[in-house]
Amino acid sequence: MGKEVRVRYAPSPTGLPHVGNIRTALFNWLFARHYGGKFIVRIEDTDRARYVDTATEAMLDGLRWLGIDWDEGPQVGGLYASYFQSERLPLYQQAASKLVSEGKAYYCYCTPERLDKMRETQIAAKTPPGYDRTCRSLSDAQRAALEKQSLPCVVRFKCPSNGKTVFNDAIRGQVEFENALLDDFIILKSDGYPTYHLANVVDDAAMHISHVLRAEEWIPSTPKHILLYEALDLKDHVPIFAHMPMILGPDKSKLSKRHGAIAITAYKEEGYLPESMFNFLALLGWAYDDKTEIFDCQELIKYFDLNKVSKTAAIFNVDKLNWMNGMYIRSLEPTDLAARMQPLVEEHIKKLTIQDVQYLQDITPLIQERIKLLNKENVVEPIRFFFTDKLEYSTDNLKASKLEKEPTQKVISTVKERLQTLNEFSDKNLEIIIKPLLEQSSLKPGQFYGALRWAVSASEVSPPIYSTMRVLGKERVINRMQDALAALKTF
RNA sequence: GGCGCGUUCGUCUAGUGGCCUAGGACGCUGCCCUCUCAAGGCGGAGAUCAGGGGUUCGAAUCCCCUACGCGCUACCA
Repeated sequence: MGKEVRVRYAPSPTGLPHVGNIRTALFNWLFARHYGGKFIVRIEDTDRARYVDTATEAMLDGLRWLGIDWDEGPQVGGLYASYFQSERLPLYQQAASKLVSEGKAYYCYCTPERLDKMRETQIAAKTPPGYDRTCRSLSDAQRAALEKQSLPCVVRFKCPSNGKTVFNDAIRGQVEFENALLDDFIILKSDGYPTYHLANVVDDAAMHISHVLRAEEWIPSTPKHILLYEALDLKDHVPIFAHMPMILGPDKSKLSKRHGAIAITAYKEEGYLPESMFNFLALLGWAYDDKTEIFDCQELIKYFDLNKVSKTAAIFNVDKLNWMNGMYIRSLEPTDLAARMQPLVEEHIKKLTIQDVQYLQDITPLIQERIKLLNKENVVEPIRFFFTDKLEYSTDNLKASKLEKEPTQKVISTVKERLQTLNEFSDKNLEIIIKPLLEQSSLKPGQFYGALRWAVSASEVSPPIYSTMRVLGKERVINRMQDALAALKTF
């Protein structure tokens, strides 16, 4: 690689950042970090009609959440500021004027209404839709007359009517387009803002972008961009293009809002770990070998390679993401996990004291391997009983033991009696005390432990019973057994 | 319609001419472990490598055609 690697992520702030966009950002970032280059964020806010005020911040939040940092861009600035296209308008306008004065572009006065109508007729006649180039061949007199009326106008690029534009895609190899098939596309809109094509080329050149890694949907506009570089005498700045596969919805169409939860922020809220999201996204369209699935960030940087990016669009497989998230949760240090759970617990149960925090740390290993997502359902509900003083005992949550009232009573009271004499509640001690009682009881283990589980948690499921009792502690366990016995009498 | 890109288990993928009677992962499923729920361990089903022609001693891998999917075809990006 000759020159410095400089890549950019150039989102348009028109909505929430979805996983496809973020995956593009991720590949760019990985590529930059792999080669020790620069990762730049540039906000392409040239569409004032679709502009969404909060989108930029949401985008940056998404990147930060995943640990993707940028060397130049919003908030950090850089040598080529501004990194908001709306603040670089003069640059694009100059470029457009230059092209017009050199006869490589022209003003077009056609109204949107006429253009729409034209397109309709073209489609009806089954001819390729495209601008009919009316204004390209205006005489000087006609042009002067139009100008005098101060009509709104756009600038269109004069596409060559012959020859081919060829480029070598780093992922797909050589791609060719017939120039004659290209439209005289708009480069400057009537509101003075550039279109993507112009702004992109002007900025990529100005910012010395070396590689353009973007989604596959941009392949058809790449020849336009190359033609623009040439027309602007920026041939030396033409970057290496690499078009990455798209991420599809389950119906195999381009990912969009109608596919539901696709915004990166939604995954954050649903309780996915940024580490697993990062890992998962990296594997969507890229693979290192034939077996490795779990990679940390450093490994990803080390191994990332454009040659291994696939050409095929990928469907976002939530099942696999869920599995991976579980893998990451299980691999967390319990104290780390507890810290990540704490906000959820405080939101749904109560504000935690210092002692509670310690208690939570003790509880965490018991449910760690059962958590799929960091959300209320997965972390709060399963441990709620640890924090509840008065449990709600009912015949409903007693069903699992499949025991009648009498034997349940007997199990709880005998165990309670023995437990009162035990001072140190360790898993081992509890087993030594309780197991013989099971053997004497002639009950099935499921029934026996089910009764105890109910007494201690008022629930049909809980972590293993000895550990649960150990963490609850003697006082709580005895009290709960008393409460359970009292409740039983009323059934 | 035109142009472009793509096509290996349901899904994500490995595979760059012989190691492929196609490997891994998710999901599904059987068994084991087990006090519930998980987690874990060991198995299984699941891809005639889109189809058809070539090239070659030999093709998932190279070439051609066809089909299908997707994308682009906006004063959106």
